[in-house]
Amino acid sequence: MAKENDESTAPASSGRNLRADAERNRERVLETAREVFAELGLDVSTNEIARRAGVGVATLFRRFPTRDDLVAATFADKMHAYSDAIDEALADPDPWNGFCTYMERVCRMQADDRGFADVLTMTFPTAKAFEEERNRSANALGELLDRAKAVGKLRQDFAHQDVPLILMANAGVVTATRDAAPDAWRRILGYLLQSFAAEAAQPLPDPPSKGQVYRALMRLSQTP
Amino acid sequence: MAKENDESTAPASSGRNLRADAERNRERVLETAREVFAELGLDVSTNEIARRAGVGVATLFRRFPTRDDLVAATFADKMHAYSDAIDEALADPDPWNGFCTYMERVCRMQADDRGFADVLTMTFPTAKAFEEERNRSANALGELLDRAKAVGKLRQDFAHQDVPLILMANAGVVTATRDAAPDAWRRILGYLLQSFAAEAAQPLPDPPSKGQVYRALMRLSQTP
DNA sequence: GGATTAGTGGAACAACTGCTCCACTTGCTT
DNA sequence: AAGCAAGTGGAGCAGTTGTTCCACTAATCC
Repeated sequence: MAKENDESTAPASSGRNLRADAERNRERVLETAREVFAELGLDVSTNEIARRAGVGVATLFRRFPTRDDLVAATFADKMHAYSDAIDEALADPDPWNGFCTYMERVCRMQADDRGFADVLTMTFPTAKAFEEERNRSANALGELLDRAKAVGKLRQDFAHQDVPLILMANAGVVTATRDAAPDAWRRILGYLLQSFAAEAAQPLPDPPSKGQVYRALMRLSQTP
Repeated sequence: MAKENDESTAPASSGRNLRADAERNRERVLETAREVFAELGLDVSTNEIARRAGVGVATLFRRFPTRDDLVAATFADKMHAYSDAIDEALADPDPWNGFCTYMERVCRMQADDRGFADVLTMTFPTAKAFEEERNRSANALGELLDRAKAVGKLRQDFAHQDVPLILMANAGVVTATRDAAPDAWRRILGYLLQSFAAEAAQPLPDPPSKGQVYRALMRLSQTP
């Protein structure tokens, strides 16, 4: 059997074979970060994470030269799960059902992980690290929406760009209510989904352009 | 004519007659805070505000002993405008139209003032200062909703508690898109309003309880 | 016009952040 | 068993933040 640190098949991450204890520490930091970010959100200090992981700050920073690197590494898995969700939705024979399930699933991911909600729609330019991932699922999403429209369930004027908007709305609800009313997001999502049904369709304001949404996601043009 | 600093009719604020220059400075700080918070959001430093107002930090802190006091004083006016909005909505002969106009107006207030969006639904316990105000408008809102339901326009299962939820959703959209797509919130609000129409009504998840929403607004039970 | 006192600016503080330095320890190779 | 690079922890840096201290200034009252 192959050595675990086989260079070409290294488990994502930093790549080059680390010393055993170093790899252990790296993993410890990542796991701690996952827990802490999920519970307390992205604004936990780096020192705090190192402390909780039982390693020195230097160790953390050697492995993740920048705070953003740590964040990116921490959420890489969830980011993949996020992308996979759209593939599964696409596999549903009923595209409308696939769409609804997808939205609910993604919103739940935001609700369940405070840090992930931030990474996905809000805050920092950490976002850049996941750009490619995002593009891939954007295409799949387009496909799903087209199909749902084709079967006459999703309203025709639903725009691709509406999806990130929903996620942003959900993020707002979720960050405000997580502690006191952890299921509140379901209610708002419920309303929204009903308004996406073709039969409910009434005229709407125009959606933002794709470029606008992209810039919003990347938090560009923020006052410097 | 009465002196401007007549004790009993002092213009809200600190009350006791300040020295003329002190009052001038106080006003200068408030005006600066209004501008800066509106443009840059609530996380501008106190020092920065003092600098921009052309006063020393001590002057600012003498007048507003705590950062939260400054925030509360800064948004007192807008908070009143927010309450007035519901009264106007109530005056509309068509309660459904009043409701829609109200929601749009309040959401726009959030969109137009970065700081106000935070004060209203998100962040800090500054909220406490406006508790009473909030209760007053909550009652008026209840009245409006009842009327809109009575004329058969608003769906029966619409809950009082849904309104803050909408504001939170709007806050999420608005904080993410303000710079890149400043009108995006209209789109989401458009969807939501359509789903509130009685004819669109489909079963929904339960709303959070009033207590839950209250706690969410006050940001209680946050992990200490 | 002069005393009194409210009011002032800005240096400094303590607590925090992301991050770096460096004297030491420890896993791996031979 | 020994040597050495890879790896370590934690003090400390430079940058924030909200807030306080205090020697000075000037509006108000007589």
